[in-house]
Formats: sequence, structure tokens, C-alpha cells
Amino acid sequence: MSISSLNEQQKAAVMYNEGPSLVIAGAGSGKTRVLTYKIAYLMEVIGLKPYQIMALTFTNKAAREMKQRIAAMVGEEKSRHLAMGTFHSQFSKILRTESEYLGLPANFTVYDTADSKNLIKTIVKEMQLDDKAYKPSVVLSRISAAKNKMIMPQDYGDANGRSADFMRRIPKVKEIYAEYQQRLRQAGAIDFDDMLCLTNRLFAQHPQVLEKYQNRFQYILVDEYQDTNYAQYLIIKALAAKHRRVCVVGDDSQSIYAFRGADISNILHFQKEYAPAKLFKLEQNYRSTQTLVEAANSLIAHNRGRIPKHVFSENEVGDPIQLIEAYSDHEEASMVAMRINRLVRSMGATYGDVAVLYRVNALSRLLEDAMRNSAIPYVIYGGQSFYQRKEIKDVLAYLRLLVNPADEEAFKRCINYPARGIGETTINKVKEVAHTQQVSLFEVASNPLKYNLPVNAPTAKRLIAFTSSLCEIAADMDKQNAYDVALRVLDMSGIVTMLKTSADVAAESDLQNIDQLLTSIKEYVDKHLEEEGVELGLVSYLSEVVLLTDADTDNKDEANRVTLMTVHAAKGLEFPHVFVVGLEEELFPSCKDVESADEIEEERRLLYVAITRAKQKCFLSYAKSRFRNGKTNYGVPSRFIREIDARYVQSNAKQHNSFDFTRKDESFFSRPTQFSRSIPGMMRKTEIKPTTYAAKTAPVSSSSLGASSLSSPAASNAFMPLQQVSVGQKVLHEKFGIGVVSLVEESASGTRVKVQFEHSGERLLLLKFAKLKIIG
DNA sequence: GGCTCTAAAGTTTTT
DNA sequence: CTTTAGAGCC
Repeated sequence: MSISSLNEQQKAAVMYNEGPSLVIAGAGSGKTRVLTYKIAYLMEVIGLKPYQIMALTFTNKAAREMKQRIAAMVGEEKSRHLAMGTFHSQFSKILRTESEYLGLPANFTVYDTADSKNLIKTIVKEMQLDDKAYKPSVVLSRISAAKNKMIMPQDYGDANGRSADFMRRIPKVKEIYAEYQQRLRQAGAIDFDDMLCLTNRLFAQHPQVLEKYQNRFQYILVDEYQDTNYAQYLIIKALAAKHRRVCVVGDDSQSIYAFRGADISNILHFQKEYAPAKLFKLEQNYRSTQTLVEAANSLIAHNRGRIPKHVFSENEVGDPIQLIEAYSDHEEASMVAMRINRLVRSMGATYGDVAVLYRVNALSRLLEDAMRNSAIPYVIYGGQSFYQRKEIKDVLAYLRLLVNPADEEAFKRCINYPARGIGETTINKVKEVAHTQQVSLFEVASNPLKYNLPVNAPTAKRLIAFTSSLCEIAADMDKQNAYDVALRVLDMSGIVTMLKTSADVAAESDLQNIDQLLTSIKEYVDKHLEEEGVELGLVSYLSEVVLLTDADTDNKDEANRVTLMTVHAAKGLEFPHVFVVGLEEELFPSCKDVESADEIEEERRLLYVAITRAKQKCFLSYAKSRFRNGKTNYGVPSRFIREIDARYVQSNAKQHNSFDFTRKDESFFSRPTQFSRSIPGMMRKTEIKPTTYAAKTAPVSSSSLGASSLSSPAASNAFMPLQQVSVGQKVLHEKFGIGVVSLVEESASGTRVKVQFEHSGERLLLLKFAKLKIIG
């Protein structure tokens, strides 16, 4: 490692190891460089072993990248043993090791947000509360907020948030919270927030365990410290209490996660908490042009209570921020597409150099359409994670149930799907018996007679059939790796058989996604076999998979595509050219409570983050009208636009009307608003909507959504819904190929046809969905 | 018990 | 507009 490539402040931050230190790192100031060099320095110069260093990040991606960079400096072998990862991944490992201290089973399940919401929904129903008022998402966020502040159900009182519940007319949150914890425990499960809460409880109640980890982790580094919540703050405090070798890195100006409990005062008060802590400020921005840095500074200057610093750049002066004003959201999207093409065609940029950032995922659709219309390759990050898709969760539920039969949410999901003649009535009976007898649903379902379950013989038989075949697989799953078990249980579940015979058009993509899941399990097993020579079982796999998000799915071919993502997702990344769209009041800033200075400040930081992603050019755009929630809204430009020093902004408003008509890099239809501009009232009618039905059913491979939509033949005219068919006709299906119609029948949902395909077997299809073409 | 249709509601942001 | 949740029907 060549420490000489660092600047003075960076070097000082790397080499200071006398005690606690705080590194305030402005945007683009080489924060990750300092962290990676510091970790390498601790190993190479100070002589710490890799496993003695704990380095915590917020995303798996950040951890992985940092690990790679360290590996490049000190070698793969050393970097592998670092305790590096997200808070959640690191502490869930510790919880698994120490589960007995907390009365948790070692194979505990982790409920994801959807499971938590389902459980809350069940509880609300059982308590006979108004489910209109007690919305699962609202209740969960209240509970989550409490947990982030380490408030247990019994402490959940007026002083810490309960009065807000009364105000919102949901006074029973405390009771729901208590029951929720109870039920998690019964199911042998914990939720995301528990990973941090329980770690704290573990350390607080078992000093000898805490001491073990204090001794193990001789140095603790925390990235993005401005985004830590109280629970995380406490964990660090406990672990570092003994040796106080702790280094936190962050930027108060980039704190954008207050909504999920991040407490900016953690970083603001660090020096006081860990006095005497050494402060390092990284103020030189190596990423962006001077103009962009100054523009961002002028914006963030409107926030109060910041840690004083002056971020500067010695890069070229660069171009001003370009402000793009659009008449409508459609026009905004096509203008962005046009600008991207201009950058690529005449400014020497590549598509991969460009990112389009937005405040909410909902804005991605129009942009996606615009990219497609202009033949711009793109990748979308975010939205629904692969692991949250229904078909994936269904399969994972079977795996979870194998590992932990007490898992109630998994049980309910599995027994319901695929349909096996066990419905709500039966499940309710099972539930009731299980709760009065204090045993798991699975236990009751496996022994309906023993528990006097009031069901008829066929139902009891079905219950036993289901549970016993799972038990069979469970019996020897310890001898098998995760992939082999997954194959067996998938076969047993009947999911694949069901999907293969399904008439639903979505079935095909479900199958492909399940296939992709299996591949990823196999890759996971193989990777560990290669690195550690161990065959990994289901327990390890499941404990990691809950923590994965879309951003963690490897992108093999991110080659030269425009990136579309939310500003939040863009944190930590950089691009030569950045577009930020939708800069309108109520969208960006988007807070419901525009009076709240704190919320506005967070939004302002968010835009600060967005602008500082750009290295060379930054574009801000807004639309005067936007179609949202089924109707057109007329918005006002974001206040943030005015807050940026006008010296650094250039507006397009003038050139807009005068020329641009002759531009050749644009098709007629991709800028319909050019016409509506002169006839505003006609706008909606003159718009030509692109055909978009291909994207919906395409299998999700997060890396190639755009490509699969592009290459799909669905958009061509070859497969239009047929009006009528008759038995014996030869037809062509876009996916299944050639086949012969063997049956035509009318059903409630339309005409249904059975087709014997040459290669895909017999299929039942709905005429209005299957894009069949008669060929003989 | 399972499927289909109709009605209402929804948009921050993520581990 | 889109998606999801509940109610009725088979």
C-alpha cells in the first residue's frame, strides 16, 4: 500500500490510532479510501489480525466493495476474515452464536417486513380492532421506531411516543406491540429491528459475552455514521467501551435516513460522547467540478446546525447546472432522454456515464418508457426486490418451515400455496388449538387426532400428508447442502408442477424466477465450498438471504447502460453525468408536513447527495404538470432550485421555444408535447402511448429488465389476441411454440383453449391473454 | 375450499 | 393509473 497517495488530512486520519476518532468526510472527499487504507494500515503496520477488526457499513454492496479494495492491497486471504458487513449481517451472526443466552432457538427465523406486517394484521384482527385505523404498515413503523430507540413494550408509555398514538387514534399500539413480540417468540423468529435490539440486550444482560466481543474486536470502524440509530449507537458504545479504539466516518450533510430512525445527533455529539476524540475533516472533493461543489454548498448552506466545514474542489471549473423546465411529466422524460442522446452523440459520453435520479420509485416508469422510445439502454435499480416477489417468498417459506417448523408466517404461506384443500376454516381451527395448547401450528397439523382437531377425516389426512412429507425432508437435511434440500422441498411442494400446468401467463416468469433462485442457492453453496471447503446447509443460507436486497444481485452486464434509481439508492455512488428529475414542491421536497424544518432539511440533504453524485455535468428538471394517483396535478418548482446560487445554474427556458424543432436525434412521437405546447388543451389526446405490455410479464432479472423488454417479440404485431379458434387448428404461441388446439370452452373469464404443444406439452390457455397466432 | 370479479386505496426513502 | 383486498359465486 502506498500511503503517500493520500492527502495530509486523509493520511492523518489513517494513521491516528491513539483513541476515538471522527472523520467528517465531505462528499467525494475519499472517505472510502480512508477507510480501506486505515483497515489495511491496522493490519500491516499496527499488526492487528483481520478478525480483530470490525468494520460496519449500511449496505452489503458497500461492504463488498470495500472488501475487494482491501483485498487488492493486502491480499484476498486477509481481507476475507475481516468482520466486515452491515450492522444487521454482523450482529445476526453474533445472535445466532449466542442465541441460547436470549432464549432463542439457534435456528431462529428472521421475519422480513412483509412477514411482520402479516403478523400485525393477524393480531389486529384477533384483537378485534378497526383494521382501517390500524394499518399494518403504520403499526409496524410505530413499533419499529420504538425498537430503534430501544423502548420495549412494557416501557412504551406516554413519555416515549405513546401520546402520538392517541393523537392518531391508534391507542392500542402498545398492546399490539406486546402481542407482536410474544408471537415472534412463539414462532422462534425475530424481525429486522430485533437484530439490533437483541444484540443490545445480549450485551447488557451478559457482561461476559460482551467482554468476549470487546476482546475480539480490537478496532471498530463505522461507515456512514450519520445514519446510525440509537440502537446502533448503543452497540458501538458497548463494544468500544473497553478499548475505545473506534473510528467513525460520516457526513452530517448526507444524513438521509431519519425516517427510519437514524439520529443525526449521534454524529453531532460524537466528540462529546467519546471525549477526547480526535476530529479529522476531509474537505477536498476529488469527484466533482468546482461549479458543482459550489452549487451544492450553496444549497446545503440553508440547513442549520451543521458541522462547520468547507468542501472545495481543485478540479476544472466545469459547466453550470442545467435546469430543464418541462411542460408535462411526459415531456420531462423525453427531454431527459434527448439530453442523454445528445451527451452520447456529440459530447463523447457513454450511456454508462449517465444516471437519472428521482425522489420516488413511481417516477421510474415514465423515464423507462422514454428510454425505450429513444433506444437508450438502461438498468433500473430498486422497486420490488427479487427476494420479495411472491413466487420467491413462496419457495423460501418452504425452506424456512423446514429449518424452523414453529415459523407461523411460513407455515401459513406454505399450507395455502399451492392449493391443497386446506383453507381458512381449517387453519383457524389449527391456530386456535395451537394457541390454547401453547404449541406450534405445525405440531397441531402433524397430529390432528392427538389434539382433537375438529376436522373431518379427509382434511386430517391432508394435514398429515403435508407435514409428514416435510418432516421426511427435514430428517436428513443436515447431511445435505442447501441446494440439494431446496431441490427436494421444491419438488415436494408441488409448486413447479402447479405452475407448469397453469393457464396464467405469469406462470412462465414465475418459473424462471424460481429457477434463478435455485441457481443463486447453488452459487452460494459452491462459493462457500470453494472458499472454506464446507458444504453449507439451509440454516446458513436462510440467515443471509433475508438481508439481501436488489442492489446485491450481481449485475453481470451493467455494461454501458443508463442507470435509473432513487436518490437514496445512489448514495455512495458517482457518475460523470447526473439528471435529477421531478424537482417540484410536494415531490422533492416530498414531506407531508412542509412546516417541519427537520423534514425539509432532510430533503435538502437528499438533493445535496443527488447533486454531489455528478462528476462533470448535472441536470435538474421539473414538470409543470404531473400525472399522479390517477389525475393531473399542477405543481410549482421546488424551493431548492431557488436556493442554489443562481451563478451556478443555467436554465433552458429560453432556448426552449425558439429552436429545437429541427433536431434530428429525436423521433416524431417521442416528443408529443412539442405540439401540445401550442395547443395546451389538446395535450392528452395527441399523446401517443407506447406499447408497454411487454415489461409486465417479463421475468425479472434485475440486470436486464430493459433488455428483455426490448428484445421481447410481444410488442410486435405477430401476436394479437384472437377472436375465435376451433379444435384442430394449428397455432403459434410466442413462448410455447407450435401446437394444436384440442379443446375450446367458454368460462367466466373468457374463452379457454387447450393446446397440445409440440415441445411444451399440453397447456390450458385463456384466449384473451395468450397471444396465439393461427398458422394452419 | 377455490376462483373470479369488483371496489378501494395508494406513493417516500431500506436493512 | 395500477395494484391489492374483500366479497360473492361455483
